Amino acid sequence: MPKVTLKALAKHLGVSVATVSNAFNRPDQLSAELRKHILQESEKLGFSGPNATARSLRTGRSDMIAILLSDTLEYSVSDPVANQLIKGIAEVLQDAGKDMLLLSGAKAVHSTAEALPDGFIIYGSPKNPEQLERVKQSGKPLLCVDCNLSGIGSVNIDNYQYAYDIAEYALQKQPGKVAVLGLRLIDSDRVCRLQQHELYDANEAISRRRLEGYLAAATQQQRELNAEQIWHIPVNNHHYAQIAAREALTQHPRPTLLLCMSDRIALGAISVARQLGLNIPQDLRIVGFDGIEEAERSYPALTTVAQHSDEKGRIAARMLLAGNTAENVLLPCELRLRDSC
Amino acid sequence: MPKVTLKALAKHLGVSVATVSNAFNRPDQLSAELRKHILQESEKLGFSGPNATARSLRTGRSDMIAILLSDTLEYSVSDPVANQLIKGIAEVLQDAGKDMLLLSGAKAVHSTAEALPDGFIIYGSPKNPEQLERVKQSGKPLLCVDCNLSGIGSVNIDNYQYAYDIAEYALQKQPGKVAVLGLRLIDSDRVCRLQQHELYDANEAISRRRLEGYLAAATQQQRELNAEQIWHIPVNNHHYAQIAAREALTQHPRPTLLLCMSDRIALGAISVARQLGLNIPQDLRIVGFDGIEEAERSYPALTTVAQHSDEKGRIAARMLLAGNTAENVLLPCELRLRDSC
DNA sequence: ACAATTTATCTTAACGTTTAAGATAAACTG
DNA sequence: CAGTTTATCTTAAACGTTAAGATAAATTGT
Repeated sequence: MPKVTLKALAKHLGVSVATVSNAFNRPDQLSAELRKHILQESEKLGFSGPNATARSLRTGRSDMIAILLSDTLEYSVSDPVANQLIKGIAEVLQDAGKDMLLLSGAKAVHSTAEALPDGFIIYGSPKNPEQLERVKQSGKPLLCVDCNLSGIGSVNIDNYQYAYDIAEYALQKQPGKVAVLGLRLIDSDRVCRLQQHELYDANEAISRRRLEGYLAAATQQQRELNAEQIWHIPVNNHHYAQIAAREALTQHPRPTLLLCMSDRIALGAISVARQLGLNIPQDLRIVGFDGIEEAERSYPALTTVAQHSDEKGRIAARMLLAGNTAENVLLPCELRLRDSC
Repeated sequence: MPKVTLKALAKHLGVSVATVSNAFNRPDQLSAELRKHILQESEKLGFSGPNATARSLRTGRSDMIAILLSDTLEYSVSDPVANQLIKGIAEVLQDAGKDMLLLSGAKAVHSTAEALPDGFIIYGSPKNPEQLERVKQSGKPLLCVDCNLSGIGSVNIDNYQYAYDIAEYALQKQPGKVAVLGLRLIDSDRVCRLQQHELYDANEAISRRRLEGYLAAATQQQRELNAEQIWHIPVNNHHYAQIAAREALTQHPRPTLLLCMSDRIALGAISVARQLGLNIPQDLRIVGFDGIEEAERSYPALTTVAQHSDEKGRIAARMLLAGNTAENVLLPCELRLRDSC
């Protein structure tokens, strides 16, 4: 069977293509009865509306906004923080009648998917420079979330400040040895301790800033915190978190405070602590970062910094849609003081 | 500045558009030196390759394959089973030079995103009939995963059989009262027990089949399993799982065996059991379904049915790409007998 | 009743590509 | 050296829309 198009429909109905097009897009341009007739007949022929590709070519719009994730789709998206962000963005976009497109930042396909969107929200530190370049070149509105790229507006939190704050609080509560379970501090895919010279190597601005916050708080409180007590965790999941936590907690003397760069890491550490028969917070205090839902109902409930990722997403999406892509917004967080510290 | 297009480039270089197009797509159609020149100049002008929308309109292809998720993006994608599937699909598509598009099945936008892909993998029971209809109408290759739609090829597992098998195993191991923590058995967004007449109501074929498997095994073993011992859990997450588990495990007499329709539910149940001071497997045996990674390292390790979602994804993607969209494939699973039962 | 306005529909020209078919010149072939 | 092949490039017609301007019919004001 021949494909049903506007043109085919128009011929079949004996009207012009423009009229059929208007029936779909500009009801005021034709009489109500003709419009109804066209729509009915279109339904009958199984016409599923004007071809989106052609429309997009003609209008230059696609009504899609892309989120450029820093990793693969499956990884980025299984992270609870990313998930919250996506949710926030999705809410706003949906209200605005826009569609959301998730783009993997890991593979180098120069695809339709990349060319189509009307705007981009770049999430996290881009790992693919060519892709970033293409996106910049596109001339479409861009916005960074949880990253900073010169000349591009952004929505961020003050990672340094809140890392400092929670570390300060934790250090005051808990004397003894301190260890940091850090996320993506160096370029290795294995859990390991840092070398002294790697202290400020982190490519991920977020991780670097959080570490700097911890270090500043330790210095301010005159507490020791050397590179050898700072673990690098390559992936933000339970598995790697547990490996690192086990290493850290089986030292002699054992640390009494774990500063964790994410809630997932902290939750992994909690389960290791339990396996080792340690009591939290008596033997060991743990703090996280992010404020994911799971941290509320963990046992013990996790003391952490709540960054409101959904709100971050909503704000970013609204800014992008409003064309406000120059501003650099810094969102407040809150310390959530619970039982783990 | 004027937009850089093939045409503009051609004029600037003094060659025809066809030649520029060929420089990008068919190297054999022009001399190597001219091609090199064109590519260099194109780079210089910041031309990021032929416009994807126009190409797609002309060729009718987009080199994108969509996964039509049954829920919202953020929800579907945070589920570990869905994640595994996506990963498997992504692997195959990437090797084939195709792009992957994640489509929310929850909202009713009739979008570019929906019109563009060259094919669809429908994951889970579609909740949006109009959307499904549009996709079917498109005439593009379709494939179901974890669902069955008449006339559409599919990749599934035998939910009934494996639910039966694991229930049979568990029932033999454990005497006493049995409860089922079921997923999406009825149309309610709250945790509740089933009514007798709701036993076979589940819209989700997967859940219905698993429940039938449990019931058959119970009958076969002459064990009691009434609707009042079957819980409906609306969302596959820790939170709701815990609510249901708490209800089930605070009954008198207390169930000694929990048949859980997903690993996530089972893990939630394990943590409730721990909170209640119950020993697993002495006081209580628990089995799950799915075989997610987390189930290996839980304490105690979870006895479950491993369905290999990544493999399912790979197979589905290969079938779709090969045009094999009529077959109905049933993949084998494995019982993973661990400590929780 | 007639010009002026409004309403309903149509015509035409893009949008930026790809590709089949044709043109031209250079290089072989016997 | 005419005839044929090959290499290289051009022409022109799509692909399915939309937006602006054109046209004809209907309505209005005076």
